[in-house]
Amino acid sequence: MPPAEKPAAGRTRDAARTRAEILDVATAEFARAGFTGARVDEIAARTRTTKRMIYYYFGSKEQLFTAVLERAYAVIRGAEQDLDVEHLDPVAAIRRLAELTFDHHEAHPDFIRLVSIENIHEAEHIAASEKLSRLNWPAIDVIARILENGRDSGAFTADVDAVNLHAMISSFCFFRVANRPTFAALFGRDLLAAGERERYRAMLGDMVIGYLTGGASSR
Amino acid sequence: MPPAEKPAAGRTRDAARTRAEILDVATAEFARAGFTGARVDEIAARTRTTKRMIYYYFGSKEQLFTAVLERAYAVIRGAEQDLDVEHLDPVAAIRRLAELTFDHHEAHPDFIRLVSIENIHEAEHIAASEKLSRLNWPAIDVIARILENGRDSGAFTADVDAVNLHAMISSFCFFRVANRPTFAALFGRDLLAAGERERYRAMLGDMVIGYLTGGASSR
DNA sequence: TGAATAATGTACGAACTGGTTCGTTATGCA
DNA sequence: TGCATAACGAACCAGTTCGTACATTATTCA
Repeated sequence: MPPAEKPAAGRTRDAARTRAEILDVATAEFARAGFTGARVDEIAARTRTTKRMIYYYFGSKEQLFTAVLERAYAVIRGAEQDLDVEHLDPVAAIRRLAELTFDHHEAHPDFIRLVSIENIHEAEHIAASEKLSRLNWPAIDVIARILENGRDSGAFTADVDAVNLHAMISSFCFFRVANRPTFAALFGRDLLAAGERERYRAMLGDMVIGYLTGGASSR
Repeated sequence: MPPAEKPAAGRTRDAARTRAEILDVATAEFARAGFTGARVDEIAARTRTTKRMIYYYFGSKEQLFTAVLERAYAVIRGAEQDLDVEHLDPVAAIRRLAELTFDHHEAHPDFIRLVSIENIHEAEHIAASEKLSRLNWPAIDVIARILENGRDSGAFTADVDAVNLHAMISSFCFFRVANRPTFAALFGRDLLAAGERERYRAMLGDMVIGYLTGGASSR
């Protein structure tokens, strides 16, 4: 997506460009059909290069999928990075953060599909990637600090840690995108309908704030 | 699982038994490897019958998967059926219903995987099944009645309908099972750890009740 | 300029996979 | 008892799929 990586090395013989193009196409193909369903020949065909290059750069279908995952995660980590919500009051900060997650999931359905696929495969590619098995904590750290502020000020009463709150927020956002097809087929409701977007967004925020501030009665 | 379907017709030549056995093995295989990843030969091998029988009874891999889905949904619908929570007060009833969903998802990880897989395939098998595209509303109806009671009594303040509340409850339960591998790989936390089970169960209940009863501030 | 090497394309093959053909055996019923 | 038919099995096939061997062209740097 950036205009040009290098000073445009000729036009043919551009390694970085070929590599990136393969990754783009592979992302779409894996998201479309799953790991086993994806066809290497199909990826090659939609590239302006050949299957040979895929193996030249990535070695195997498996490693290609891992590279796709790595890049996809890198993108979202970038987005999570530049949210400065710590100047807001805790309640507003958490709501803002939830909305950011909401927006991001909605904007990147392919990423959600890749994660679903990776879960089917027991996260073995993530486990095999050094890049991915570390660096995922910045988002968690932000939550942790907001949570601490909120507890100090007395606004938050619930007993959660940052990782579990992250799970709660993600679950709603993830479900909405990942389970859209079956939910629509079973209940006739499109969770991604444009007209209902604000409703779900508010629902998420109310849910999280309700949980954090609620007196959680009757148990 | 029932002792015998028919008066045990001989031992060989038992159509119902063969059919059921194929479905059992197919469920496990599809859940393990996804639709495309599942191997018909592998299913046949783990059965005491042959691949020929799979095509004899089900016609195609696709129809077999549909049959697997149909049976899996039938099982959970059965469980949802016999919950009588309408005599409880609305708050307790919703919490009970959420816990039931929680328990059920946890107890049937294969079902969750099948649904994930079906979502990757855009729910095309559900759409193609007459059985599945109807009958899924009993659970929704129960929620709707509880919701009405709660709103009448003033206990519930949130403006949701039954389908969306169902989505909220499901999202948390579903995520916990479906995303366990990636979540563990990225954050080192096992969402299904036995020791934390009660924590998550309470978290879900508090979340839903907090949402329904909370004054949802700051927006 | 002239290698050394990075990048690329073509054609191919071995293994696998969903699905079928052909034939056999048990079973219920007249 | 005998026959129609449901239930079953072994071998096979055509198409596909990941991956590679071999050949070629551009680029870089001494």
